[in-house]
Amino acid sequence: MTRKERFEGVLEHFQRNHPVAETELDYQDPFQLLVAVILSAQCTDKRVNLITPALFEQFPDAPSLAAAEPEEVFALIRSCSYPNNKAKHLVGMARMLVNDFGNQVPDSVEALQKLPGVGRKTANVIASVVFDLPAMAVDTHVFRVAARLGLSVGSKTPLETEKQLVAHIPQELVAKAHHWLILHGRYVCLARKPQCAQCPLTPWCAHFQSAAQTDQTAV
DNA sequence: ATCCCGAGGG
DNA sequence: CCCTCTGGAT
Repeated sequence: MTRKERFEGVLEHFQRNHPVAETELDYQDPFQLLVAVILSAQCTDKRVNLITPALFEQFPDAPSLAAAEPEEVFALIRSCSYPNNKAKHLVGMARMLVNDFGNQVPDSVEALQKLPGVGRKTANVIASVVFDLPAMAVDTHVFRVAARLGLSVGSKTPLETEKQLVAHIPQELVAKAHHWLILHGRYVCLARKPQCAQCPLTPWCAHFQSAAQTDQTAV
């Protein structure tokens, strides 16, 4: 099976069975999504959604967060990973939004990455979800799932996987494909124990097919 | 023990 | 390239 056929099979399956695919983070505007995505690093969406209501009640927008001290934010995000770093990033991000971007979330990956705490992955998420750009954010799930399925080949970095995926996915499907791969990684293609018995993508999966040749259980 | 929608710095 | 930051869940 060619890589092109893997892409077509996987994308067709998702389009038919999961026409709607969205982030599971709770937010009400671009600023809040930016905050939520920064908090989601090495932390589950569920835990982020648990703490953002209190955070957004106290700091609902960039100006209020810009006026805060990192220590105040730290107390509210304590249960997420890296609270010290994230508290500094969030306040710094809000201050740069207010001071340098006219309190508007920038609309390009390049500008977004200038914000403290915003790397390529977070910038791609905002570009895709908020501005509807064909940006593929490669997080731990996308990186792993793409490699297992055989959608990426020989990629050692998220950036390389991103390039390969964008090169093979129709522009209008890139944003959806991002969420499809995330959700598939979160609930089916688990990092430690992929649930191949429950997986609808095995007809196009490189990992499943190579495993089936050497091991009848094909886990 | 290993993983969760990473980023920044050396 | 590597390392560190760091808490919660399984």
